[in-house]
Amino acid sequence: MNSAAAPAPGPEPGAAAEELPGGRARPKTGKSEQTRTLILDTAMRLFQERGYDKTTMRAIAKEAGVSVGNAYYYFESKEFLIQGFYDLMTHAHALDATARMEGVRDFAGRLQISLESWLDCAAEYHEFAAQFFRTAADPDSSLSPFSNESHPARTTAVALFRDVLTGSDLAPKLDTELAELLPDLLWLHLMVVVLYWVFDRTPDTARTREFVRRSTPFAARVISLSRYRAFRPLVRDATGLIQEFILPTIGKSPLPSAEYGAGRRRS
Amino acid sequence: MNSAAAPAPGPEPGAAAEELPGGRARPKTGKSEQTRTLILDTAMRLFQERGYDKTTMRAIAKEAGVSVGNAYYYFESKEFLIQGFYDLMTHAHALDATARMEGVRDFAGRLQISLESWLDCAAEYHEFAAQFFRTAADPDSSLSPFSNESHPARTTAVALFRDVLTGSDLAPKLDTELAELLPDLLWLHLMVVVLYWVFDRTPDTARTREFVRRSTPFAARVISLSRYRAFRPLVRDATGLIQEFILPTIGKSPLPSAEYGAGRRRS
DNA sequence: CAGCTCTTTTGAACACGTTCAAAGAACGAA
DNA sequence: TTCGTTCTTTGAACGTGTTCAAAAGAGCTG
Repeated sequence: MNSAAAPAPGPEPGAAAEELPGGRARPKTGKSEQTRTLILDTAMRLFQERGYDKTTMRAIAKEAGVSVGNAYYYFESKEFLIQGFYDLMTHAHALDATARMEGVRDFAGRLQISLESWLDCAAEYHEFAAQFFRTAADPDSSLSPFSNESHPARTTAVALFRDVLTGSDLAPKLDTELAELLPDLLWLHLMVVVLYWVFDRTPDTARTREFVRRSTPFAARVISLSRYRAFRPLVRDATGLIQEFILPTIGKSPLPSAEYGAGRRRS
Repeated sequence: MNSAAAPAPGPEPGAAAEELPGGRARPKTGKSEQTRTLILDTAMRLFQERGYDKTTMRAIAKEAGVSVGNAYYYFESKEFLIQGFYDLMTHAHALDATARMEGVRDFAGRLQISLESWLDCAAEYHEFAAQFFRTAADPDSSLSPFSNESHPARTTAVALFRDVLTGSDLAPKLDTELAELLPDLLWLHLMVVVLYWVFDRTPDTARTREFVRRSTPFAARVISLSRYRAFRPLVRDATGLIQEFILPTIGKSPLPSAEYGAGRRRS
């Protein structure tokens, strides 16, 4: 949280290491990256097996066959071990959803598939994710889904929802302004579903699945109706609100403000 | 989080002590309640002065002139010290907002006043609340705003928003179903504002205030328009979604489900 | 090989939230 | 008073996430 600008021992060793979009990162030493991966994989496995809180850093280190200090050499804190998981799942989700949407052109259908895909990808981590969520809710944490720093994961997710839209029969009917907004809004829809999911204690998160089945046609309807005359002024107001207050907050267009500048806080 | 069913030393000493709706709790010993209050007040003061994380239980105990163990005798954990704060602020907000709405009959105006009142009441706790928020996001925590256990605070808040509505010129124009839903929805509106506020780093949370100024007329407009023919089917769908999926989640009408029963998890 | 620099690894030590057996206080009954 | 019971208080001790000075490698130049 604090001490973000701590004097890193090595020159930013692993955590921020480029995982080039191409796929393979340059191996540099190879050994280093190997240790980092070993620690991360071990941590993920233990998180899944025992839950986040019950997995101690000592246990991770022991299981991975390294020292505690070494884990901290590669990961700034226990929280940072989650970031890897987050990125991983976002990628898996994007791939899975894209594959499952293949051939479906109905917008509501595509949206529903992509959300259900997320639920399936995340299913095995439900217990663990609930605890992770608490961490993500910290505004000071770089894990926050709204944090502007890092998180290419959000970009990946938004790109998926752009595909949900552009691959649908609804896309050509919308005006460009709304079409520009929608991917981010659909991502917000996912965030709401995630919130619902985190609190959902029904077996197999059945209730969240029901919620998805019901809310996607509704969303599709709202978007579809927004084209009609009667709704224009309302839509105009809504888009204004979103563009000015929501998107800047989630790291879109850093907002032309001069007045709300730089509010650097904390020492 | 775990060990919720720990063998309490005393018979549920302070944390869950009846604060009878009447007002004054029965003093029993008097001394006990006094110690409890002392610890709570000290904690609140230190939280406000140094922030939640930087205030240690040892510091609270020392400052209050008791032992660490004693603090744990009255409060199950550090988190539980916050509950008192939460309840307190909710009450203060309800009183302040009600007073400030006096004489105003315009719905958007009343809504705006009540939200701005919250921002004012919470202002001095902004830093502290951000950290508190992380805790509240834990579904397993009783501090979660959605938790069904305890939290008369939510009831108080919803009652305030019911007053926002019924005291306005809009109230008589709405059908009863919608009027029944609205207090909870307006409370959700507050939750969104709180979310925005927690992440807001502008000086004096100016951006959140702007957000409130813009979003309240919009909300009023949406509600107002919902009466017209063209919007009926949409409104019907929306209310259905809300009644079935949102309200039950926030502790309203425990949901007639048999199928999603009881999902007791964790040991 | 020696010497140097940079990266990687170690594990003891620190501060924290929390627990618990034991001690003390309060108070009524005998 | 003296005992017995219950409520209250204590502080050492445990397990945790995290830090840090120091050691060990790794790769280089001479």
